[in-house]
Amino acid sequence: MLNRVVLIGRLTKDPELRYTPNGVAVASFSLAVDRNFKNANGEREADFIPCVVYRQLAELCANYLAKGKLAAVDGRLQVRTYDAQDGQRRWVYEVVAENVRFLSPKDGGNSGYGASSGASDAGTYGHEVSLDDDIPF
Amino acid sequence: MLNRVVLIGRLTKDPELRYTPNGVAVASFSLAVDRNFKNANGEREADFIPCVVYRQLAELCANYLAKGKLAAVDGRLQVRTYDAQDGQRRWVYEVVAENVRFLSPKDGGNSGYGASSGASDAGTYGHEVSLDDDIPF
Amino acid sequence: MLNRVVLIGRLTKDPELRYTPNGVAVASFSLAVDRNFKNANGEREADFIPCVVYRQLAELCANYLAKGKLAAVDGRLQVRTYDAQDGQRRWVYEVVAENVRFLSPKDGGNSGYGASSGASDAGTYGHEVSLDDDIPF
Amino acid sequence: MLNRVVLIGRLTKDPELRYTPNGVAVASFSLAVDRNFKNANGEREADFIPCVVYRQLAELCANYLAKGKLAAVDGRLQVRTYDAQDGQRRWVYEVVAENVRFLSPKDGGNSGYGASSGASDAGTYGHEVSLDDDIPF
DNA sequence: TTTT
DNA sequence: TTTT
Repeated sequence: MLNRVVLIGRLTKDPELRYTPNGVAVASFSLAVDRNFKNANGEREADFIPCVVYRQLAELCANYLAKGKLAAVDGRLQVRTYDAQDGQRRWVYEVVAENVRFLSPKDGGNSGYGASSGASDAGTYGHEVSLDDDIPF
Repeated sequence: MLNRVVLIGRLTKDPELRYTPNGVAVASFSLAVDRNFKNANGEREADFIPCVVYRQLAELCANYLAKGKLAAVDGRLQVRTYDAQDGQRRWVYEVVAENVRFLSPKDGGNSGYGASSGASDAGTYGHEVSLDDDIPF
Repeated sequence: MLNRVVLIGRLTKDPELRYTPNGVAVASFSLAVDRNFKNANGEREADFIPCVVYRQLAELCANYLAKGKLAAVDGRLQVRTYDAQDGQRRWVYEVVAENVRFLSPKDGGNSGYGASSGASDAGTYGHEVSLDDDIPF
Repeated sequence: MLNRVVLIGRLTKDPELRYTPNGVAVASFSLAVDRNFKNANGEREADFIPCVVYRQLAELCANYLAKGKLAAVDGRLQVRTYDAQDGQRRWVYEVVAENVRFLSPKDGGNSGYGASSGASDAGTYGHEVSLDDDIPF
């Protein structure tokens, strides 16, 4: 009926890009989403949530996202079923992203040398990367 | 960082109510959430999503919800980990509900005999059942 | 960047259906969304939130929704600006619905005579009314 | 019944911090949320959405947020009414934030001199700033 | 191991 | 200018 998920977290690894037999791009990645509360030991844990993206947005994610980058995902929670090698039925839960926002600076500073940031590059993170929707009416 | 889920669906079974060793009420149920699109065979499938509720809201759910009832859940997606009997690590995904709305008429008509509904009982569904929040400021 | 709104409430009036000069259907209605908390007088107030829907979904809303019906809206919050007759600039806030779920029984029982409900008509509310999305990949 | 809003955008000005007569902190700011689509002129417009935050989170916002900073807000859409000086009734729409995430680097680079960023300061943006929730059960 |  |  209604199924809406919004997450903000960091990629635990670089995204993986594959293609279906029909040539549809599929990117998958896992987001570490810090919890709002601490556990009994006073530590803040995270939920690790698998995400999947299709088509052009998949290719954008493969280009713009990488391990450690911050991203927002807006989508739906989907459950797939499969029969494991031990004969048991298992379930795969994943968020099918309809929109993804790239919240880390583009250069990421991972290069280590001279990546600088400042007011002037305000536009290099938080930039628009989802596909344009159709004109709304 | 941010983790928000909103679902509307039907209970696949009556909710189960348990208590933690400290006496905290815990209700769990699975929601069948119809997908917005049809599969290759033209059928509309559903995602079956486990939900869990704590404390007083758990007891309200145990009282008001039942198999087949329509409910809305507002919460967060949480992942728990455990080591299965076969030595494998498994993950449990569930939506921790912070608010639940009961969207089916109270009497449900499931009794089968004479439960009638009409304008007069419009107030018996869609009623407020979540706990009052604190005064907002 | 990201703009997501989910509401459940009741229509304060029948929806209004208009058409743009290009023939695009536009339905508008206001949702009374009860608050989760009570005011200083112990009363539960509601927020009255204008919603607008376009195209085929507009026509479905005009057919299925009516004053007092319960509905869920999933969309985005949009702000329009206009210059009032007094020379002041004003703002219009409205939720542009991308999906709408009809949560009241179809017959509504408002006819008063003979509208009965029971297990057999469980399917007459909570039914799917949004447009099918494209096949997801 | 259910009222949930999630936004990501940039502050149009520094937040304003006030206190109610009872000493409750109230921060308000406006978020520019870029739309996903372009207008008829090929330009991407934004929705300017007023937000309000209470209590300790208000003080955190006043400390961490500033004009141009990127933030995520999770809350509800609220409507207040007032009678204007011209005798007309007006409505104020605002998002009451329950959680706010600060998505810009702490130093922001606004100082202009030498604020550098890189992998090493990955933790200086996207950090947790909302209040800890209660222990979840 | 599922709802309608 | 409002729903139940």
